[in-house]
Amino acid sequence: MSQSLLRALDLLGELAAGPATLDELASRATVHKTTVMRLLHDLEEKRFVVRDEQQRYRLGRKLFELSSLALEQRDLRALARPHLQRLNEATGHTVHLAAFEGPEVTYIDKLESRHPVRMYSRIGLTAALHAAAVAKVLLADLPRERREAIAASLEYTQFTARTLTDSAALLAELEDVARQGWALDASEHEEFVHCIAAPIRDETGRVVAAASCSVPVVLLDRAGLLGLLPELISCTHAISEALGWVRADTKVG
Amino acid sequence: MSQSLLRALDLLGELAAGPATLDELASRATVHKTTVMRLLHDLEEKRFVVRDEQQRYRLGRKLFELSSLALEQRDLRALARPHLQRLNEATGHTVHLAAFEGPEVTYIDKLESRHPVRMYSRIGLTAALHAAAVAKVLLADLPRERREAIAASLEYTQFTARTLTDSAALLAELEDVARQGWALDASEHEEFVHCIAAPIRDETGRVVAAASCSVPVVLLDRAGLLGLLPELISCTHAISEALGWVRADTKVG
DNA sequence: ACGCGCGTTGCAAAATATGCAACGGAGCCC
DNA sequence: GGGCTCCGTTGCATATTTTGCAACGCGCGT
Repeated sequence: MSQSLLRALDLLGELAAGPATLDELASRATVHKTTVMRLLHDLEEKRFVVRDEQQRYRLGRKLFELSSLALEQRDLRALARPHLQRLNEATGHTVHLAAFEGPEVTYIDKLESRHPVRMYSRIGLTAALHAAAVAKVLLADLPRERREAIAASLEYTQFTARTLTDSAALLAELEDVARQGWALDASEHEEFVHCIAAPIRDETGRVVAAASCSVPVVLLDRAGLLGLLPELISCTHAISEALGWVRADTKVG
Repeated sequence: MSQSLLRALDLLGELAAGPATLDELASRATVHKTTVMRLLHDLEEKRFVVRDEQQRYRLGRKLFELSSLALEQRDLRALARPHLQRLNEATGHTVHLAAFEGPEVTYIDKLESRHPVRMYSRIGLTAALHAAAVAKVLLADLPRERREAIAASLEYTQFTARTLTDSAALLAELEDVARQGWALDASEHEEFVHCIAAPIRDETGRVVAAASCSVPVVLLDRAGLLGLLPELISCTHAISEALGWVRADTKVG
């Protein structure tokens, strides 16, 4: 375990909130100002941070470089992008792509709404496993024991009055998701936003990602949201087919 | 100086080329496999890397998160974006935004061409100071001594037969750029791409960024490239005015 | 001109990072 | 089914670095 590495990465996290001077960063750090200074110099040398003319540090260009390469390495993202763009254009609403990365469900693409709306999600953030529609879609496809283990280990943060608050409720909903082939976030994560998601499968039929449409409740009611399902399913089927998935009802033999 | 931090950041650089196993990364490292393993574990803990099901490490979601925040913190980028989008739509060609970050000129935005073209530039990469049009625009506005010092310190890598090869040639061209208010990359960086750039000024009149149109030479000859200048200048003036710049010929007094 | 604040430096001491040999598990081949 | 190989991992002793401190230098403001 490298303590100075972890400290440096935490400094990057601090700079995520905005540019800061050495003194400001040191005042929030658990180590001496001299230590902070040396870590920043190393991060600067490798272009992870840059110092501006007012001696403020900010996140540096190496992050953009690595980030865009990292996104490009996610073949699924590139393959899905044109389909998601079509969905975004057809519906006018925010479209997300998310997948498991390690133990977490991470947003790996996002197309903004034509309407002036803002919501929590951002590429690189995780989706709340007990609230986000994309996460429910991914969980629903896991083997029962794994699903149950994950459900048992979650912390059921209550984002809104509608957030699921325990394991049993989540598992019951995942049964519904598995049966109906789509999931809802009924304002469970953000009070005024609801969301519908559907699975993206690979050639084995396994769910490898989920795509969703998210809409402020003032723009579309529940019936309107469900009305997006045909276009969403069409989109996720197209992506799945591009990955080699064959629908059961079109199999020959 | 933190050696382990630098080693870890180098590992991130290695993963920029694509996912790799511990053994693969260790074989390219200068430290023991055990050390590489520990660094990767720390990077994984902070979500800078993620391990997939085949035990391959890849760049992790924290990079996307930090990158998008870093880009958002560049107010100039957000302010310029709508203007650059209009230029991109009007011309159909690749549009770049670049600015000094520390001692380097870095691309901070890019809008892709409507044509199926690909070029070197990417957000987060640096522009070659002696070849890229955006870099010439930024250099041309520096005080003479600083310009000369930078010109003297450059390594005049010869990318193409047309690349400027010494300090005197660069300084002479920067005089032209300062006088005419725009710069060309006449296939000096990439053989089959040329580019025209113009300055973006702040309220003091100082050049704080440059915007450019880049075009493959097969799509547009030199006259055609120069024909983009009115739209480009209109765009950079609009951005400059948004930053508080006032054109000399519209001053009241 | 002086005082203050911030970034930086050199050095001793505190603390960690490193490499090594061996282990465990998984996968493959016979 | 057993053995072998390969890869990721572990514990520990040693090598090496990291850290904090006091003081310094510079720039800015009064």
